[in-house]
Amino acid sequence: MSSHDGPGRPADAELTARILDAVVAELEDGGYAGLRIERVAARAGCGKTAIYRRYADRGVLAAAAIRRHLVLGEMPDTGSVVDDLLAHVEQNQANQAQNAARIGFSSVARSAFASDVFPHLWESFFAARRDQGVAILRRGAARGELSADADPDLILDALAGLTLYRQGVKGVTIAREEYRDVIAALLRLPPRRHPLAP
Amino acid sequence: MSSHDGPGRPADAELTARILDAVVAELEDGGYAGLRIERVAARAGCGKTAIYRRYADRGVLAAAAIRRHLVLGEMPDTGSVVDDLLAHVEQNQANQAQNAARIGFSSVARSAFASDVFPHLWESFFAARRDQGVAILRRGAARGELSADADPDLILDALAGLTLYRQGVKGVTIAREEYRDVIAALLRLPPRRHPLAP
DNA sequence: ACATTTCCGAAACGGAACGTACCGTAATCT
DNA sequence: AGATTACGGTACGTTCCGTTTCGGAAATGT
Repeated sequence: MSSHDGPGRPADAELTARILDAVVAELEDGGYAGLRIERVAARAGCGKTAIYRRYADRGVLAAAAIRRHLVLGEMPDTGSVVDDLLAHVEQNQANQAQNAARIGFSSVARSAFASDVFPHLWESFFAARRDQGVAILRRGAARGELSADADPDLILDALAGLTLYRQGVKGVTIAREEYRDVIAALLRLPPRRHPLAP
Repeated sequence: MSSHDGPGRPADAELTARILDAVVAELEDGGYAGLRIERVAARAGCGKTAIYRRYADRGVLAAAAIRRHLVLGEMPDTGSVVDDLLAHVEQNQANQAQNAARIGFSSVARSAFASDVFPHLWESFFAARRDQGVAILRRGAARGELSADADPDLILDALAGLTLYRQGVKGVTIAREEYRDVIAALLRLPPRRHPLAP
């Protein structure tokens, strides 16, 4: 990106590393919304110039820093799709160290909107919707359509997550048939397990 | 919030409505990250004072405006959990008009991070991860562990959404048993349907 | 009628942070 | 040696926030 290999003083690779480390550190407290370039420069011990010469704006800066701590793991091959997919998704959490979980996929949503607006909307609206969902599941369980020990949180979070990801991130609407199929699949989830003390 | 019911001039209710409508309009183009108070004031034909007297900051302002266009629908009661849940989730989309879909649940993720950082991360990392996931599913289908016509996008989006919602929005980690159960449930999804022309 | 309280628009303000431009210096290539 | 580029530091101009002040008007209570 900044290795011109031409004449002139080459970019300090160690400084680049220091900058990206500083971004990660700043990202851990404050998230992306609280990321301040001058604070990154101060922590990295350099001027803002050195940062803007490498990265066009906050977006690519943060992306570069996060990207550095994300490791595309080995392709799992256990012989079972379930185990392969399990290993696949769990690489999100235990990616490099415990760092990645805090700054990588998690930070995607811990943005300005999520921290500023979502709490208020949750109080005034989404909480009531969640209650409706729980009531629906409880009623269905009473009719024997799903296990009485089914975990409402898991089912409803999976539905909310799909909606959030498709509509919010990808900007695609979800067809009714897709919704119906996913719902039917989630209702077949086994009963809630109790990994901790009851 | 601004109905003191005491002496003195009461707040202009029609102005409040004009402000919230202006917020919605501004939110439609630009999203939350591009929401400017002064532009809202200009569109509503009032001063910033009138806005800040009603709402403490951008967060509650945007939340109030969005909340106004979200309708907590009737509690569905079709007699079937699947249909009830289907009606439940579809109220997200066809909420008030088509407005809600653009400014409500969708805007939650179309925040600063999602628009600034996510595209870069997608290019440099998530795309490769998605390819791995597709490969895993394809291999499993070749072994007959799931239908060859299964929709990889739906399965992987549901998993990504669950992760995003739990870790990003709720800040909760997902237990391995939960992941395993959800994966198993999603693999039982019926084959991809073709609602449009093939 | 009058005082009080609150609203309203307009304007100016201090502060924070952005991203840019310039400086003199240091490092590297031809 | 000379050209070229990176570096830290500093100073900018800009944007936007959220606050404050001001003059005037509207609603309420006595």
